[in-house]
Amino acid sequence: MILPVHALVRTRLQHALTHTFGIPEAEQPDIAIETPPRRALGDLAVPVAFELARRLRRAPRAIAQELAAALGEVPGVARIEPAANGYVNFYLDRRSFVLARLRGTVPALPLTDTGKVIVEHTAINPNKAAHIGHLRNSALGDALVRLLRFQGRPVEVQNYIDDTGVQVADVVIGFSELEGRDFEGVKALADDPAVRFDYYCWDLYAKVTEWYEGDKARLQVRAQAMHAIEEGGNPLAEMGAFVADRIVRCHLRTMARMNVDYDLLTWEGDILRLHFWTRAFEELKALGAVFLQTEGRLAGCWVMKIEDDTAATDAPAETAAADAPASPRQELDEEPREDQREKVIVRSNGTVTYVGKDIANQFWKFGLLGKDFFYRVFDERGGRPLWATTSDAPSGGPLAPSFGHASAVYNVIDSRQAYLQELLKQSLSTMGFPREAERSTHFSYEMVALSHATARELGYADTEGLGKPFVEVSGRKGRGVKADDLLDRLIATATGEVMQRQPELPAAEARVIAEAIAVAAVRYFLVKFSRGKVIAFDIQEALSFEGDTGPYLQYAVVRANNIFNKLRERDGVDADTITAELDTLSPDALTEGDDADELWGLVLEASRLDEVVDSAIRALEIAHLAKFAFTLAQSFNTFYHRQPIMREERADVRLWRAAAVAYCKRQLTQALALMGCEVPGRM
RNA sequence: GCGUCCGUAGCUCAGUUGGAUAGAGCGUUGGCCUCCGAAGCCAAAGGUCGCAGGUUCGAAUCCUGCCGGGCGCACCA
Repeated sequence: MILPVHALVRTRLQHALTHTFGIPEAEQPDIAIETPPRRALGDLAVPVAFELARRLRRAPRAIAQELAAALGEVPGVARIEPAANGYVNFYLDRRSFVLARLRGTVPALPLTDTGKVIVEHTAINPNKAAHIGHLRNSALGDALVRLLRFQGRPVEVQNYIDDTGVQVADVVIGFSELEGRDFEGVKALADDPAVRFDYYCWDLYAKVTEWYEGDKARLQVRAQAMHAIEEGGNPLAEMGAFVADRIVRCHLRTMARMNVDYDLLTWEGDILRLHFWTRAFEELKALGAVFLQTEGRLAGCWVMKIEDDTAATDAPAETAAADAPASPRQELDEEPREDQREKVIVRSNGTVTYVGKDIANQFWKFGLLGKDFFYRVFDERGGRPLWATTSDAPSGGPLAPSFGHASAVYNVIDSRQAYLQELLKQSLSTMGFPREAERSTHFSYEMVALSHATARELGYADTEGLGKPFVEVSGRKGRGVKADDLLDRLIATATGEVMQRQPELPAAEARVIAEAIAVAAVRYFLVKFSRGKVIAFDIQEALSFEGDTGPYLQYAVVRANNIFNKLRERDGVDADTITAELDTLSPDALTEGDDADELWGLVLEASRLDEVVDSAIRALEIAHLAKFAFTLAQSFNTFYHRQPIMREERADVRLWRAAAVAYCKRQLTQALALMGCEVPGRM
């Protein structure tokens, strides 16, 4: 945990800037605290002298020197040195730093915001099996949840279930029109243990798509089905509800394999039945944000005007080159834009689009709707209830906790829906809630596609996209890698690897270990790329357990744990007894020589977990955490090879090394846990 | 066309809200298992950071314009 040290150093610097340099705090630049590129340059580096150079009209070097002198003694800092180029470098007191971290006596920084955060992720249409694209959403969303909780923030995880959309309707049509099944027929199929219901629907959904293409008039059937489902109280609606329920249960099982969990399932049908939309609609109408279009192609629809606030009306004149000629663009573009865009909220047939329902839902999340759901227990895992919304008042049963009323909301959805998410924010601010609009965050990420090699392997290569850099996943066309198939393959591969290394292990145990390895492999793979990058999913690459992979990280921790197993066996000591002994030892092994520098470097690096979590949340980049964990595992492996513990005869050196490893493995285990990965006992 | 994201080593990607000598994985080549587990470690080769201007003490990073590509711009979600 390094942030408390940052906070102290920053405070002292601000103090010095105020009192020695006479700069009031409000006018001070932000003080960045960096990690120097080489250990010899110190443990923390501050480039603030560069910022001040122009303002003070002095060389950065001179400022750095005066600043370093003005700081005086700082608790926990051994020395402060102004570098020749203008950096101020801090060297920490290694011994006290290590001891405090091992003993957990570092006081946590106070939370600046304690309000509840709602994170909505997964939100898979409940009409088919989950695929690799959905997995990216869940891996990112679940990691965000874990990071926020790590910081001590209360988090509510919601999974939105779109049970009244076209996709469920399509599968219902597949069952009723293409297969001639009634409710009982579908139920019999779903209850058949030989049938994987979500896989069955995957194929059926693709067939329905083809069926529509065969005759566009069949789209009429879809419109009718959607209407029936939204209305309720008819056989199609019953079938739809059944399909959604069963598929959601499949998704929950798949996600449970991935260590992904939720607090609440929000069912779209409840938003309709409880008239959430009606309430939101009334307000939007009253404010004129939504109006009935009477002419043009959207006649008969209730529409919302789309604010084009991204238009380049405010020219960045200040930043443009001073000698650049004045742009005549302003004058030329004076014509009124006739392409003013409008988004349909209520269709001419009276049904509500996704946007409308989502607006109501977003208002509810912030506690702004003045209505609430009823709640029911949908399922149990480990004795804890998983709650779902419902439209009927419950009769008895456990009392539901308070849902909603968030102070901040993160919606984890891929970047293709950026435009819809922008509408959500827009409607919040039009309705007079700019603060909530501000705290409505679209956690956007790019889609997962298939590499050409993988598409070919799955038999999709000849379909399309040969000229493109990747092959797009399409649930509608039944093209993609199913999440459970991927996990099964990873487990099979991992089982082979485990049995090869641990031949005496019972198959059941090998299987449990293989599952942990498989989960780490997928989850790490899905978060290690920054979110703005399209992942061209390659199955061979994902199946690898070497190099920059989840299993590599697990392996590092397993090795570290092995050292402690052996120390316990041979010397009868564990991390706690070692920690207790450190007081009496000379700190030379920590301070003198290259080995000491390396050992210290490992501890310092491991301590940066809180800093990395902070950065990951601010940038919404789980990849920062992944990179940190990988680099730390690399450093550990290097240390492991260069500085043995069991074979080390000098007791003080041995114990300091063991202490460093204890801290490193604790931090690495934590980092893995934040990505939803567990570490097996051996592998 | 408008909006948005991406372009860094053969391939896949990092690059800490402008900072110290551009890094890693895979692949290639060559080493290391009587030595805490080789899912590992060490070393070598590999770069006009898409192009051109600009801002700055300093630019892969910020600005402008191009080039190439992805995605979005439905009475789907």
